[in-house]
Amino acid sequence: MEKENQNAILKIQEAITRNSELFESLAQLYKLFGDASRIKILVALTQSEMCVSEISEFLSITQSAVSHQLRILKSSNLVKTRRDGKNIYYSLTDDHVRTIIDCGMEHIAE
Amino acid sequence: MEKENQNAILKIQEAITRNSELFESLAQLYKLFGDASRIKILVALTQSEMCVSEISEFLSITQSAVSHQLRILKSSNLVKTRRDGKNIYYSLTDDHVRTIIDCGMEHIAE
DNA sequence: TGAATATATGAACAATTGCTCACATAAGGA
DNA sequence: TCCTTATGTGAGCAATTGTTCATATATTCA
Repeated sequence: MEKENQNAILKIQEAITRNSELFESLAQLYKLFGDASRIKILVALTQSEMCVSEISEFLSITQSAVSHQLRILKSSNLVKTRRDGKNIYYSLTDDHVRTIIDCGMEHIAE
Repeated sequence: MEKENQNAILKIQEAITRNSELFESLAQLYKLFGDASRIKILVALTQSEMCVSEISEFLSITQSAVSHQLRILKSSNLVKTRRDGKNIYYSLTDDHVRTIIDCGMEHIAE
């Protein structure tokens, strides 16, 4: 009984070690949601596409900072862009972001 | 039409500003999942309770580092402890962690 | 073409983070 | 009681991060 339990633990450890890279990318994904500015940007984009100036209006950070964050989100494929004249509109690439945010929200709600 | 859209954006911005603290805690929550060591710990605990030495066995970090991470997870109420003799067993406080991890996994799976 | 507006980018910096090392605390067994 | 094993903790440090500032690029309009 005790030995069976030990075996179970060993299997779990092995599975995690074997899939180490998977969990690294999972952590990398969550890191993107782990910043207040970025999460606010993402939440905004769940509601509507927005251009950089619109985003920097309500976050209390500079346009430059917003651009930097958007670049991170874009290179991670969470958002995509569309140019309209001088403006560049950002939107979510798919619905996963919405799902992940909702998921976290449920935890916060307790 | 253009003006209606502007109003919609304004409402979104206001809603986010108004709930700023909520999104700060949401970011704080995701930050916990944004580290490879912590995520591996959490994934392990979705399978079985484990004591510190068992965890530090398969992560390639010291027991001390594991203790530090577990303290963070515990103070954030993601895990709870149970003492059995010299060992302290860690387990998930509830099923939210599992749900959140699954949610991210689905995104990774593409 | 030149000015104005929107966005991107690189350098620099303070703050945060995750780790190790050394040591403290706690429990069990000789 | 003393030794051993398991875990917790604080200091220190290198790496990463999020921001600002200055400047570059791109588009529109006069």
